[in-house]
Amino acid sequence: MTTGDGRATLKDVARIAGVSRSTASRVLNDHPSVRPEVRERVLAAMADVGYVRDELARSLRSGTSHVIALVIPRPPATVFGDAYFATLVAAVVAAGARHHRTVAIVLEGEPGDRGGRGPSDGESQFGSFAELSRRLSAGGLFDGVVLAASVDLATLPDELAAHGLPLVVVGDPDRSGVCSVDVDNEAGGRMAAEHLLTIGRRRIALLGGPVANASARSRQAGARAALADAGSAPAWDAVADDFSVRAGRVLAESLLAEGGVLPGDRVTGQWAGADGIVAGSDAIAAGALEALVAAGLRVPEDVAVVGFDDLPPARTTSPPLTTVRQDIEQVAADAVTRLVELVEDASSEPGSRLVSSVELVVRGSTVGARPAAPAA
Amino acid sequence: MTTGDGRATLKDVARIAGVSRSTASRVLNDHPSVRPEVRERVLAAMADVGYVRDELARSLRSGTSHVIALVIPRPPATVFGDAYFATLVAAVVAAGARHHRTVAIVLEGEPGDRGGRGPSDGESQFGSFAELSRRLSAGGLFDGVVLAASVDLATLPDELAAHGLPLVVVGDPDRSGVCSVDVDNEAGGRMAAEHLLTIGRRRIALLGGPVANASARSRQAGARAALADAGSAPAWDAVADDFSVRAGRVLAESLLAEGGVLPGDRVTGQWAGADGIVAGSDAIAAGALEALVAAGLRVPEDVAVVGFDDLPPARTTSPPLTTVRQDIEQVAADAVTRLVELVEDASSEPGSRLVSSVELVVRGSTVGARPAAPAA
DNA sequence: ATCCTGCGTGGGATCGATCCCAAGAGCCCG
DNA sequence: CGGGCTCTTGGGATCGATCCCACGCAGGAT
Repeated sequence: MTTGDGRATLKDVARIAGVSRSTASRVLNDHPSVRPEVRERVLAAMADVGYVRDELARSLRSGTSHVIALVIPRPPATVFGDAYFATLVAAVVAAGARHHRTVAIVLEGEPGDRGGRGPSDGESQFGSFAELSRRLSAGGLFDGVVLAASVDLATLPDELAAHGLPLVVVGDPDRSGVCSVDVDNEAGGRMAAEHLLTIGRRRIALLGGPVANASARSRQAGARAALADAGSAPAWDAVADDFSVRAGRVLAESLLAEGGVLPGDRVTGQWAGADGIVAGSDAIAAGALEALVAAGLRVPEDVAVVGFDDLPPARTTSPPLTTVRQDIEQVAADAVTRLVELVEDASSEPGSRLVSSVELVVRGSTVGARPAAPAA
Repeated sequence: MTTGDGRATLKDVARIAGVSRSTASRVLNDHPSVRPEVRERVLAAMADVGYVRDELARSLRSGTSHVIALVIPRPPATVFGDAYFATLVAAVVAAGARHHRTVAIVLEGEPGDRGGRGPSDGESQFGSFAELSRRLSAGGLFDGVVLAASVDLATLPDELAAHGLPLVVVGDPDRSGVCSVDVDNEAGGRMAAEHLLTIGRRRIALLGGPVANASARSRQAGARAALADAGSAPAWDAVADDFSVRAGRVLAESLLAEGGVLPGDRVTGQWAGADGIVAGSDAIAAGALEALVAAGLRVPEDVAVVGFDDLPPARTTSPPLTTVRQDIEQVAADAVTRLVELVEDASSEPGSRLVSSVELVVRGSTVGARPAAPAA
């Protein structure tokens, strides 16, 4: 148990057990052709010196590091503001652990990221996708990459693919030749709109997520399609700058400002702008809620609001949000499982798309009388 | 720029540039003793083949991987519920990037991930920690560890230290022999209590964070000390099960239930229980706010509330929270900087403690008339 | 002129494990 | 009784970079 000085190597184990390094290695890797008696001896020696394999050496020789990178191309300071990414990170790390993979996080967004701290360190060009993909693929450290689509991924997936690095994209399914995993955003958008139709809303506004985000586009397309199927069309159709609460509030304020010119008359005291809102995310919905309340409108009586994600913020709004629930942990698990398949089985088809389903969660922002005062 | 088939190695570069691998390596590592002319030739060859150093091979030989582990010993599912940890993760990753370090996340709370949802007993967690520390230290993959103290770290720091792995603990400064980085929680607790005293509150309740958390204990100790210095004592003194909103609400409900027996009479319509609350975190404060509002009390008129952290949730409560701001990004930067020092300079003293200061941020939960209706 | 110093460079050894090949033991079967 | 086979085992080569040592050459001092 007392290690001499450095860590024990396989050579030490072999010497103590009286076998060769090859045999010790075979025991370590559960190779079948080792006599049980010898195996026991080697295992005892390993336990004796507290041997743990040097992962670096194994990786170098075998070409697989068991480390995967979770890449979120955003400025670090904006990642934790978003419950979606926080959840995704935790879920990918957990899924990686289940597959005995270490997950390294790479947050790299705009070129300006590293500026402003200390002296400039040479000519390295962070921030460029080309440089990033080179670093990710060439270092040899990463077996593969889970890439979270935040905004526009531009050529990043293609560059990574060109480097031959196994890749699974989360949230941007419209790319050919790369594996992707996502929820069925379009179906979710449909559900949201159909729910509003079902509860009798007819003047439905779409407050979509940023147009640079593929998921946001799909959600909005689904909502439009549902309205079209019902022979209707959005009463208002716009997109936010990002998925934030603030962006949602700003967008809803625009809606309210322009809502006065929609059929109906604000000055009569009878609100007759939009009576339903499909938001591109829970955060956008929360922002819309703020704007509606500030304008003196009642939710859901005057306007019913549907969000998307069902992340914790959805439950803390007042009223709590009806929303389209996506199972981020499932998505993360799928992504890691798929990536491990790609890494371990080179013949695995590299263009697959996994889509998991979403479900509508109905809460107070669309149905139910709102109590005038909190219950005792 | 066209790579033959595999990646180009340093040997290839050397051959193309007409030098030895040693010289090519020297150029790669900015060793001064290379003639400028030769250096140029090698750099040209590198650019030509698109050479990127194999980090695994470098790590194996040089003994340093430039990968650090951020260990948060919690079940993954609970990490993203906590804005503190989400922020910490992003900040550590960003700080690591500035030091050219890759950050791997290790979330491990309960032994084995086997889905046992219930709270695990100390003994199994103990065993899990031993295994965890072995994996962290022995693999050779990690140069060092940043360990975030969530609850009881038990022997984990000591085990890691025993393995000789450089370690910086965030948020548990009371350990000898290990480096730690934290904010001055005690001073923060003092500030919170003193602020309440300053605005005239005299019946102050302490709703502390979980007793297993060192930071929570320090905050509460600071608040008690401030009251003692003023010749006073807490009107109520309790701790929550965790840092969550729910725990804060539950605890505040207990306070309200017991508050009736404090000097003062609830039935007269005049609230005379606690008139100030020092909460162990913003989340606890937010929960308390919910309970107070539900009980029909006004904040800050009846009860003033101070939180701790100044994370985003603090600004979205109603009224917004007065709170003790801690600079998590600074803490993360300090932790990574210190860890890099430990890794690079073995003579660096291993027991240092860095404490950064906190500041009181005054918002509506302690001062200011609360507008009856939102301003235009 | 010779020795010493210092710079620039090349080659071998090394980090620790895995992969490949071959050799010895034991067995079956002709 | 020997050939061919499988089962185990050992040693060498290898992954790709870095570290250590030694060598050739120039310049200054004695």
